[in-house]
Amino acid sequence: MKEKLRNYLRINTKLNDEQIDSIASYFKPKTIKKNTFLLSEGEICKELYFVHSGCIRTYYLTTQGHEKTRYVAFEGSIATSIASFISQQPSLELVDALEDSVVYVISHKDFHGLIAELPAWAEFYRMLLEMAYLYQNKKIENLVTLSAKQRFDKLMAETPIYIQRLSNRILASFLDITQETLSRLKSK
Amino acid sequence: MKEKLRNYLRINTKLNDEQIDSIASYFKPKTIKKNTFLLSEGEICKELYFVHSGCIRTYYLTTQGHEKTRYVAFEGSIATSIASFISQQPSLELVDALEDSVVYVISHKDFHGLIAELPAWAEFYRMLLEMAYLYQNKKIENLVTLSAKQRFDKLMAETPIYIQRLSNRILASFLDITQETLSRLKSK
DNA sequence: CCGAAGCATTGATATACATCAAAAAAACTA
DNA sequence: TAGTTTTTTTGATGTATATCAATGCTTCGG
Repeated sequence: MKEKLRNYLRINTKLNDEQIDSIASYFKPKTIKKNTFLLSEGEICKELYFVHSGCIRTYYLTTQGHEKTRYVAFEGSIATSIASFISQQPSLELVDALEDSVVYVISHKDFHGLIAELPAWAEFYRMLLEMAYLYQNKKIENLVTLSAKQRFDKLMAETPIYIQRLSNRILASFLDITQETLSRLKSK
Repeated sequence: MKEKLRNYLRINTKLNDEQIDSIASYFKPKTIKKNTFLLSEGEICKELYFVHSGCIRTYYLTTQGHEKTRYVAFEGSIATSIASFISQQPSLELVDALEDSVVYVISHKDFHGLIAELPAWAEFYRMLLEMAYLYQNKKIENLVTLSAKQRFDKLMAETPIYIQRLSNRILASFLDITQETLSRLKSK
């Protein structure tokens, strides 16, 4: 059952098999139904998730109540409100499930305990931060240098899974446009 | 002369005085004139800077040739194209001096050598990545949830130094609006 | 399998902000 | 210090995208 998680760790860390088994034991399975929350606005993020199946997203709410999706994690990747997980301050990001999902949860406490204990885990965290930074950087780059149409086309070319698997409503909020605009964009 | 750098390390790391001296010796002084480049588009970023005096910025160029400022580092802070420094891929970001400046330079090679050698330096790098992530995250948050006026007002309230010290042209590109819009915003 | 709720599409209109243009002010520089 | 370049301001106009509204289409719980 935890084979997918173990495999992820095997590929993305320098941990040996014994260490991987030990770390995997800190991750506890959790089932979440579609449209339910892993983190609400204002909560402090105390957990990090490995998505075993389904789909978890992280998003903001504008003052007008519009959703702005920052990140979507499909099976085999990591999800959380990284900002709040880092700062341990109340989160402006919400985390919810877009499909019925199974995740493996590690607590903030265990996560940081492992950093102090295992250099290879500290190195993994560093790599995670680097990847997260690169992702955010690209997101800003796209927002400030491309038009709505260009952002859509680029997503289509580079990671079509988002377009295939997300509803128009979510996809639009991910591209920072409205449903209506996306609908018009698609029919061109 | 390197006292400002040493002090920065004293405050932001867990290094002892001896380690700080040793690390400071890897940083070499460099003088850059206003409007000259530390990194051009397409170059791989091989250096990280501590700004001793003056002002260094990081920005993108859109396909139409417009500048979009991502970050401005005043004296006492760190500057570089973090993305390219991490990935060692050609940079889409340019780095230049907005004022005559003095920086202390550490090479990518030395920087990573120190990570392997000194756990406290690895920890500092982790902290740097965390801060950089939080900064980028807030930038996205502001871009997608606030209007031009709201972004300006927020900057004014939180970090007025940008408004005091940057020209309207740079400030506008930092807020992701045009000079003209900024000028109108200010007179309200 | 039905009905309600959410989702997608299309059209008409509104708006925040960009673009273009020109003059005034400020900042370099020879 | 004059002269050139760069920056700022102001006005007129343009445009990408949002908003509002109506209709048809899915989906899913009962």
